[in-house]
Amino acid sequence: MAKAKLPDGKVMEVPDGASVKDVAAKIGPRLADAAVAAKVDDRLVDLATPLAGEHEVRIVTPKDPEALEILRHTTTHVMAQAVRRLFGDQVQYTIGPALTEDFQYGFYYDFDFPDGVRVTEGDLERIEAEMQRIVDAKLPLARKVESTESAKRELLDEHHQRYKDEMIEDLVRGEGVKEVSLYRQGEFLDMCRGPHLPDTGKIPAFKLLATAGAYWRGDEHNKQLTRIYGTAFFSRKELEEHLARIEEAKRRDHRKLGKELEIFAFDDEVGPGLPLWLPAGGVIIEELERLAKQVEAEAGYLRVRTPHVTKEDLFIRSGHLPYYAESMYPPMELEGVKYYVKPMNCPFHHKIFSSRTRSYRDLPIRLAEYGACYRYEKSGELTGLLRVRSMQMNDAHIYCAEDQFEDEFIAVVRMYERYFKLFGIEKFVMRFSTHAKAALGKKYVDNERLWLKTEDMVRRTLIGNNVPYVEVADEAAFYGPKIDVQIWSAVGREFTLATNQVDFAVPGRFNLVFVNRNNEEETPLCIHRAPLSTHERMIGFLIEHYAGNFPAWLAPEQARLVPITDAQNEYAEKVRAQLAAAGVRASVDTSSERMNAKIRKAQKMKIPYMLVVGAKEADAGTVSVRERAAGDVGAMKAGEFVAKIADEIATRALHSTLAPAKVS
RNA sequence: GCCGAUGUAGCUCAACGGUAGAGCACGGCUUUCGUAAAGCCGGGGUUGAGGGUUCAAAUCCCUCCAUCGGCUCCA
Repeated sequence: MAKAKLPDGKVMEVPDGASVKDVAAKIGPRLADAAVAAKVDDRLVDLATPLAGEHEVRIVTPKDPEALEILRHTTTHVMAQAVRRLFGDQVQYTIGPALTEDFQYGFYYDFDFPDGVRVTEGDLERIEAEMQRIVDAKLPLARKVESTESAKRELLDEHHQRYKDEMIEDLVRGEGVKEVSLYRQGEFLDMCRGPHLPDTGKIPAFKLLATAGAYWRGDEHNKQLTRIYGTAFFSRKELEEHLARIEEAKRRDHRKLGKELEIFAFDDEVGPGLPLWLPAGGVIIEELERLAKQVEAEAGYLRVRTPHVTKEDLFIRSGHLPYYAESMYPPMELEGVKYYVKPMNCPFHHKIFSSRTRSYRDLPIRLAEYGACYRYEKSGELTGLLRVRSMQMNDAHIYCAEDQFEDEFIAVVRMYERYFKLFGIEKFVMRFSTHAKAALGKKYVDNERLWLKTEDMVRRTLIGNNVPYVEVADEAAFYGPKIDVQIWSAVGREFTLATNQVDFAVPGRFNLVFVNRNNEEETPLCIHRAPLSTHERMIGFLIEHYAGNFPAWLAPEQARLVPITDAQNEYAEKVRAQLAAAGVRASVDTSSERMNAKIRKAQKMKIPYMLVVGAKEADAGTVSVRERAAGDVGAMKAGEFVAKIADEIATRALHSTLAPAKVS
């Protein structure tokens, strides 16, 4: 007899060789029906897995967090089977993982189609239809374990799968694997770790979403495959909610809203990735800069300004040219000297540091600049404001001694948190990027001892201060480890905005020194930080995050006066002047439209407050306040409104203080 | 840069081998009106650019440019 120890502590006896599905059935038929897979001693397995001896057994149902990945993984197999049925057995399938973190996609499979066969979005519908037939057929998925040799033979003989051959070879070479598992459903066979759903009929709701090119193994030197993206859920309702979320994100797309709200524009004759900031965008930029300057002044930063172009020599010294040249605009030559447009501000700030001798008493020195930089991003990488070629960074460099590092670093993290609170960003994670040994001297400066030391310092600081973080290898900057801050917008889409880098290499290249207590020269550390990212990416994010409904302090126009007839134009103008005197951005709509049309126009521009003034208001010296989300909130003395909105702006309130909070 | 899709008036779209059209926006006139669109008239397009096929091209083909979805890369 085998023993299954259940999560409630009970021990169930089943005959040797009975499957975990039998255990589920013995607990109850409803559970057996809902079961997706099982966890045996903390290992995820198929329901058909036989039991022997004593094990902890937990049945995985759609409610469990592991279930979704299994569902989606099985759906990729169904998709590959459908694709093979429709496009012939010469179709090569490569890898097809489930995605559970992505905003949009739930899985993909990369295919290599025979020459001349082209699969596009137009084909998705018939692939879905074939998938549905496979689901309806309720084909059982059967697992078998085979030696790598016979698995290779089977996949090649029956299915002509050359990529699988390469993958198995790699497993043998890399991990010394001797056996692999294969899954079969109907005529379809694939190599896969599993586990999978017991049969294809257990896929309640799925949809294919997009096709795309993707390099084999993610390497741009390899062949480009055709990727098909889709998603799957345990209920039709969840799928529909997911699709609605995607639609909502589209409605909030910063490119669409940025055009409608006249925040920025691109022009073919100016060039790709080079945004023009329209007056409304100019206002948002001004407000962000005002915020940053205020916060940085409080935190002891000093503002500096540096040129946009510089001689080649500076970037040779900084090390940008060997490591970063392909992201830089090519040089221009003047009087025999090469000049580059700057992709980063740091070398200039280093020069400011070294413009005089520095004592340990001067440290830390924090140099800040909203520096305009230019990077030559590859054409296919440009997207609206989120990826541009000209950008203005909320940049600063903190020069400090090693024993000041932790305090300085944490002060920067606290600054992030302060901003996140202000913008209503609720979820964030620090993504800590470290070097990879193999790429020392290529992607990274070649000094392993300093890499390890610095990384350790950062890690200890993050842990010691309870900062949530994840660690990723091989994504550091060339001069030191990097912390990117991932945040999530109100619709749940992930953005990487702010960045923070610890530079142990370049200060040395610039011979930056300070005189320490013992009258010795010492090289400072440099922390690069950009909590508000670039104007471009930050504003792109904020547009989506707020769906264009900026809080009053950021709104390009904060109040719109709506006279009911021409007779009130003069009174409206008086109120506008009062608002302007209090620093409020407001205008009067003197067009010959009716009030309804004026309101509609102001609503569409997402102006926080509309002030309707008719004969009644003009006589009483009041304004009828309409808040963009709450609607009519009643009349008040003009002076009272001015005071209230001025306060809302001064405190940078996230929500209207004049109307009940509403869900956007 | 690579794979795929798309490109018609300022914006959103129609015309799908036979003289380029609508709504909004814009200009003029009329209307003076109580919380999301008053009415009439008018101006506006070498159909992304260049080449080709055809009696005839927005429409079919080629090259380039730009945009979108991804890959690679990244603030």
